[in-house]
Amino acid sequence: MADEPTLDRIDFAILRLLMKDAWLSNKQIAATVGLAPSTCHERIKSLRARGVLRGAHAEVDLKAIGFALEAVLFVQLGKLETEVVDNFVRSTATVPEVRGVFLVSGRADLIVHVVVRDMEHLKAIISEHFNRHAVVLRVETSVVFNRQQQHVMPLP
Amino acid sequence: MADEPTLDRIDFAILRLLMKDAWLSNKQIAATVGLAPSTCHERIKSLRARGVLRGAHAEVDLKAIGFALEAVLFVQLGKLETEVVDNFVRSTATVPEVRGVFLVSGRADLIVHVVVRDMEHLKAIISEHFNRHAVVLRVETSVVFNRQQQHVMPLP
DNA sequence: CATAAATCCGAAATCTATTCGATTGACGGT
DNA sequence: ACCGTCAATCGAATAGATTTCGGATTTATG
Repeated sequence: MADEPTLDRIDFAILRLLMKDAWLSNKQIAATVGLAPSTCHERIKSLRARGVLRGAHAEVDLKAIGFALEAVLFVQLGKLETEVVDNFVRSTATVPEVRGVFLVSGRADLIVHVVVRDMEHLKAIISEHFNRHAVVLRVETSVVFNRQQQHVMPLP
Repeated sequence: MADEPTLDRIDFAILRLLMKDAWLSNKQIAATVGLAPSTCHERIKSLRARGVLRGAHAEVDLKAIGFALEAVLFVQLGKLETEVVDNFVRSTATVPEVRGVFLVSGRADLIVHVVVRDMEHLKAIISEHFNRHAVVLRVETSVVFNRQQQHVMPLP
């Protein structure tokens, strides 16, 4: 099921460029990696078909659309039955204010990154979503002072 | 400094579409939101100029490029002098394997999401980057079993 | 209600994506 | 060493998109 696509130096170069800026034109990418536009286009199509390139997403200034507060929630779950946990994770991921859900080992079972308008909004989400499900034993909240996200390929 | 751009219903629709798929053509977006391509183009240009639209990034299957393990690091820092902390946060964000850095309130001071090849690689990063700086008091590591990220607008 | 400003449209011009046949080069089998 | 096969590459042609801009329409303002 998990293919092992063979990626060469040029594929990596293409992926690196698109991770930095998904709005680069095929022509620009081709010029940078040293291929003809048609060949580069075939490469990108192939990367998409093989599932290596999964899509692209615009980065939006959340403050500009009224979401000024971010928080990280550490959720401790009860009885860890796969069925129940998976359902709750899926349900959590569909909450619009949730940016990411991490199922992890360690002190917390779930780490949830949320973006909200204000403290009231945060309180509402915690009490209306998390404290409503029986699987949730406890929620610890951390306010995010500062965040930096990397959109580069993890290769030195 | 922080502008308060006035965004109408159509601007939100455009942003919502581009957050889901940054590869949508201007023509497609225009048709969906009910504008002429030229008008829609002007809107998008304006959103970019005002800093609401910050860019776009391709989503790459990290396993396909050899990064099979993800972890979340909870970093506790010592003496919280702005200067020293900021430098360390910046330095952490430039580590290629780091996907995101959150400066937070609560038990941990820093939450760091990393992607690595394997356990050895993880150990190397922790000992070579985190345990090398004097500001770091302690690092707690959580392995990520499962992750889901939302690329939708946080509006119901 | 009149004026100004912003928004919108449609057509033209420019540039790009996309397809396709032909060429090259690598590889394995004989 | 020879030949056949396959995959990758290119360049040119077509189809399609982006981008610009003058003028029309709508919206805000006094």
